[in-house]
Amino acid sequence: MLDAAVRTFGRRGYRAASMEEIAELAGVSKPLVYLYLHSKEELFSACIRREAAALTAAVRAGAGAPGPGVPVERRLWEGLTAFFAHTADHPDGWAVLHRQARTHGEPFAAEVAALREEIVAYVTSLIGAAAREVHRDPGLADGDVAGLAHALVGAAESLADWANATPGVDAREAAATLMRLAWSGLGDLARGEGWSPGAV
Amino acid sequence: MLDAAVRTFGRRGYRAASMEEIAELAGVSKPLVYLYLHSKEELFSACIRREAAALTAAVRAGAGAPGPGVPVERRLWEGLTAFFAHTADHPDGWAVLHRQARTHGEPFAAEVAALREEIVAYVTSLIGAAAREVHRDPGLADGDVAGLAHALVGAAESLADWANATPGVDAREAAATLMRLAWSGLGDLARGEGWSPGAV
Amino acid sequence: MLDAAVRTFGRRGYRAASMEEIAELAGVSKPLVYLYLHSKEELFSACIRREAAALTAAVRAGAGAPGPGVPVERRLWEGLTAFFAHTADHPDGWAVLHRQARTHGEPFAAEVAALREEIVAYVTSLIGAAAREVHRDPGLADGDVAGLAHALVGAAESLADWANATPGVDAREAAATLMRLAWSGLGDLARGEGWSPGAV
Amino acid sequence: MLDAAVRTFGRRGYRAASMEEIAELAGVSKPLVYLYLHSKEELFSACIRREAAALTAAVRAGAGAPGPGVPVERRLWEGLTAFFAHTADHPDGWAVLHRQARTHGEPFAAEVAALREEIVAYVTSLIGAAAREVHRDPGLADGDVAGLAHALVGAAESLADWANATPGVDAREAAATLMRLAWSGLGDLARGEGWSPGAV
DNA sequence: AATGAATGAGCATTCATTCAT
DNA sequence: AATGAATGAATGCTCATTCAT
Repeated sequence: MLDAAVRTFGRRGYRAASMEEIAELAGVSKPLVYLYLHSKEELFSACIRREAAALTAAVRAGAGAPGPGVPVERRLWEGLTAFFAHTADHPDGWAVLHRQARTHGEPFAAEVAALREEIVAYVTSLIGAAAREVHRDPGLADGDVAGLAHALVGAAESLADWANATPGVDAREAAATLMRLAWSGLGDLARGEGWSPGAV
Repeated sequence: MLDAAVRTFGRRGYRAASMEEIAELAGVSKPLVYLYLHSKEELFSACIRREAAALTAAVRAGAGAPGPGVPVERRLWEGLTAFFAHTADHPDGWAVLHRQARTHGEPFAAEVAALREEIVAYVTSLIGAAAREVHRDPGLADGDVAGLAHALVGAAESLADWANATPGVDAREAAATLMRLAWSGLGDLARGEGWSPGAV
Repeated sequence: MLDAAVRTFGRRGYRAASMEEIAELAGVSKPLVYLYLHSKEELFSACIRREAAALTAAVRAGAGAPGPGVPVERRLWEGLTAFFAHTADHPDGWAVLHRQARTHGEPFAAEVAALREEIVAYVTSLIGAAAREVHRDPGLADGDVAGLAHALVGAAESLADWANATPGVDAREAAATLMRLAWSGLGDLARGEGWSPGAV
Repeated sequence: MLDAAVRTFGRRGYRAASMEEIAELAGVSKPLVYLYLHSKEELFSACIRREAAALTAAVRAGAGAPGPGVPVERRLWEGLTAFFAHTADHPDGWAVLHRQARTHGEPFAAEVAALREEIVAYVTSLIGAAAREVHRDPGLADGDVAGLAHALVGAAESLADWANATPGVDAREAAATLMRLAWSGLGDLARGEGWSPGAV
């Protein structure tokens, strides 16, 4: 039933999706949908939560647990690959999270913002760990890292759309593109040699 | 009248915005809106076009014209600053472009996709110019650059939202964050020294 | 201006015709139409009156004045021919009278009913005169004649539509058809030999 | 529900009738009307079809089946009586067919034109049968008969309105009027003695 | 004498939601 | 446990009509 909802919401959008269509696609009657998921809002929230959980689980599973012999570079790379693989495999869920949930008012925007913050926090911790690998006491302020994490997440989101729309670009390719763009800059920052506007 | 429409569409979304509300906010009657802007679809399209034009104009004006004494680094930095300044100054217009237009079906998605491609092409050309400054014959395939440009644009979009939502982060700060993340990696790529998955 | 109205009303119908379209077709502005013909209702009434007058004038002119040397048979025949010729030459006016005016409520139905009664009375007088030619004191009750006149008028209306829609049928042919159908019966009645249900 | 629609359409006309009024008269809510009859157009079409079927059924039932001992004169007379009785008993349905359907554009005009052609064909066949009763090989061209049938149908339509509007005129009286007018002429035609314009 | 500009009121249609069963 | 049947409320859109000029 949630499958049908995710598919319909992802393709039609929150407003354009009708409970009728969702119920029909799920092969049940409308009142049944209301029995389990008490309103359109709750149904959409449930979709968001399910897809958010699936996405974070996939990324965490990809990145793996921190450990002595596992460099952060590798964990980041694997996490990104898992992210792109998941979005490619669940285009409707990704559409719900990335496109629909953020555009239809507070109740949902908050839900997806929480997801985003969770991912940003995760990425932030990875960046911090990476920096500590390079330099015992890296000169990275918290505000700086938050911005970097947001930038990384946004870049990943955009690349996900691009990879899905571009034949021949798979998850590894997308992940490599993002690493090529950002890994070097992260290292500079950890060493305190990051770009600064002074030069220009 | 378009102002009212942009504001309403940006906050409510295409479907949830009613012509009634738009007209009321504009201080005119509904039929007048229809007299000038023929239908809800056309009205939304007009909003998209106006905001897209304003945004690209702001970015181009910020980046300035290419010239002998102007390093690309500086043009990129200024263009980004202009972008963040514009999105901060026009949050509803930015919401229409970034959030609403992409989520409400073909007619509008196509319109905003064209805008995005234009910006991506612009960024692509800047990256190419930057690479040529570093190395006469940089080893960057076209596909690589397209990916990089999409990543950069996505990072910028995400940072715009972050900057707008985070007190104390202004356009310069957001631009600096993106430069810090990406400039070093772009330089590596131009020199043929970019990150590669082989290591991990 | 009335021409434009008749044409539009005749083709679109009263409700579907918009004052905008009428004004545009007349080459003037809408307020001017309101200046001269103060509302849609009055405009439609004016159309009805004009077309009714034109039609009755044409029929009367065709039938000619009563006179010693003019048999009523001939006057009826010529009047019918004039009727069919007029309706063929003014299809929009005919549509206004025959189709539109009778279908859109009291104010107009009354107007066209008056026209119809006028024509019925005219035909009634012709039938009476014809009967008197055949028999000094014909046994025709007034009620009988009224019914006959209504039947004749209805037959003529229907034949007008048929003639207009059927290539190769002109006014004389339509008039001859009606005379063939009805002239004999009228003569019988005048002689007191009309059909009666007793037989069946 | 169709009853309410027929009544409203018959009295107000297609455009002036509102779905709201129809629903209210039917004692149900507007969405229910849409649930069963999908649109105003379909609803009107359904009315036309139902009333057309009822009318033709009544006429056919009245005229009865052809048979050896049944003269056509009688079948025509009975069919006409049935027609006038039906139109008197169903004034709104008759208004829908005779007045509204023909004035509101192609989809409906076509529907009622089909009905009319069916009736004209039926009358045509009766006329042919009557002629053959009178004369083995009657000299009636097809085009002639078509015109006669149209004239008869039009006369009947007009008499139906007249009978409904005139107190004291019932179905038998209306039918007799039409027979008196036309039966003699039909007989003449069958014998090849019909009226011709040569005389006048 | 003529109109550009504007609106109040109405209408077809849709959809989230609820009962009675 | 499940639904057929029904509706209140909202929305896009149109049009006869009127001023200010």
